[in-house]
Amino acid sequence: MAQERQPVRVRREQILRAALEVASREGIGGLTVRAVAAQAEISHALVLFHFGRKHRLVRALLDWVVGAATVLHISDDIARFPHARDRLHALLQQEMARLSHQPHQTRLFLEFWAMGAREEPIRTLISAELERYRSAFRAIMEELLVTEPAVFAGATADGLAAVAVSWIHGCAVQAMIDPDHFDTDEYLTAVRGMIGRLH
Amino acid sequence: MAQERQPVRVRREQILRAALEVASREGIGGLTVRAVAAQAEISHALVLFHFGRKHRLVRALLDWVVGAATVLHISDDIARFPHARDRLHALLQQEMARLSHQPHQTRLFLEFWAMGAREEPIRTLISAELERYRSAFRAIMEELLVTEPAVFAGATADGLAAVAVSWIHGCAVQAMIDPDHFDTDEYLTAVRGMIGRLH
DNA sequence: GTATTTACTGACCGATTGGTCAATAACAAC
DNA sequence: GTTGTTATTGACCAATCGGTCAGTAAATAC
Repeated sequence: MAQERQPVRVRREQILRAALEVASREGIGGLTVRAVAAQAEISHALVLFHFGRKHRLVRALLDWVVGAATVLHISDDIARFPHARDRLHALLQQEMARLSHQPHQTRLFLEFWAMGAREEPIRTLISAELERYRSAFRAIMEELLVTEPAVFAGATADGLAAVAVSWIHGCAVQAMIDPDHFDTDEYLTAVRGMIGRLH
Repeated sequence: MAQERQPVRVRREQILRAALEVASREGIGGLTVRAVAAQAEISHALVLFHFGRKHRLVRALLDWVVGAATVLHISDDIARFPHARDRLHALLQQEMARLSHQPHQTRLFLEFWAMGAREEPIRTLISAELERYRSAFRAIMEELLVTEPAVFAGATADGLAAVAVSWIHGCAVQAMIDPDHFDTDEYLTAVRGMIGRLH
């Protein structure tokens, strides 16, 4: 082997990239220190030198994935729509398309989600990410409730934002598990029908 | 030890119960042949005697959980509602309440779901269960589309059924991950607002 | 009664795991 | 050039894993 010496930041990032690749391929259950080391073509002792314990590597990977890849980004194109309903439509379409085309990412996030049910620190992180995701929709929903109060009788912006998350997440996981039977367009149309007709 | 000799069916069921307990407590990742054996207070060789390989034990557990516990049951009380919309309301409320109060079951199913993304036979089973779940809603949605065609413009029964699954699943997993911030009632109200007001 | 099948165990195996550590080579400081 | 500091490795460890197997006692067949 005899790998070249690298500065800490470079090496850490290389290891994280390798970890992401392994986790995407084998699942978090198959994420072993040695597998990551092999993927990065370094000794497994070096992985532990940089991350101390496996637990911290997993945690660092989650931070990395959540912070860099899972972000919900509201583009200028979407933000420019004057009507909240149109923004909602566009955002839903964008997110469904994005997640449907990133099944690996979706799988990984789902696994972290399930893991979060049992491990406190991970749960906190997933929970925060979910809240961030919800808040992006909450703003739109608040506006919708003001401009068209008659449409969603009795609903709150919080409740509607949580439902929006369910729409997107539900679409992604159903498309992930049986891509043949699941029709994304049909799904999106149904959601649109619920929000109300476009004018 | 010296456990009493038991007929095959009794022993198999006892092992499955133990496996369910272990999986609920430690997750599928923590489901080891030895842990199941310890839970059932038998030797770990006996577990392998009855199930051959660990893989088959996990599969048998999934079959058992899906077949016995995860069922969506439409009670007579719900079936008696004359209007499809009322049946939908009641069914959504029932399922959300049920899953919210069975976080362990929900966790386990979520883990199997994530596992299904990588293992073909498990994916097939989860996919089938999902389809069964959807079909229960599809019937109601078809009726809804006939009786009130103006409400969900352009939507199909398939699409609407998939959305209904998202509602319930999304509620369960969001409630599971942060039970403090998540308000089930608010969520249900938002969903109801989307379906349309009760009369 | 004897023979055979069957449920069950303890001991064992090889593989893999996360983690430690002494040795070492590359680098920076002086 | 010498003296640390630091990134890197291979060898090693104890623990745990899934799985096998010979042996055993209980139930069944004859």
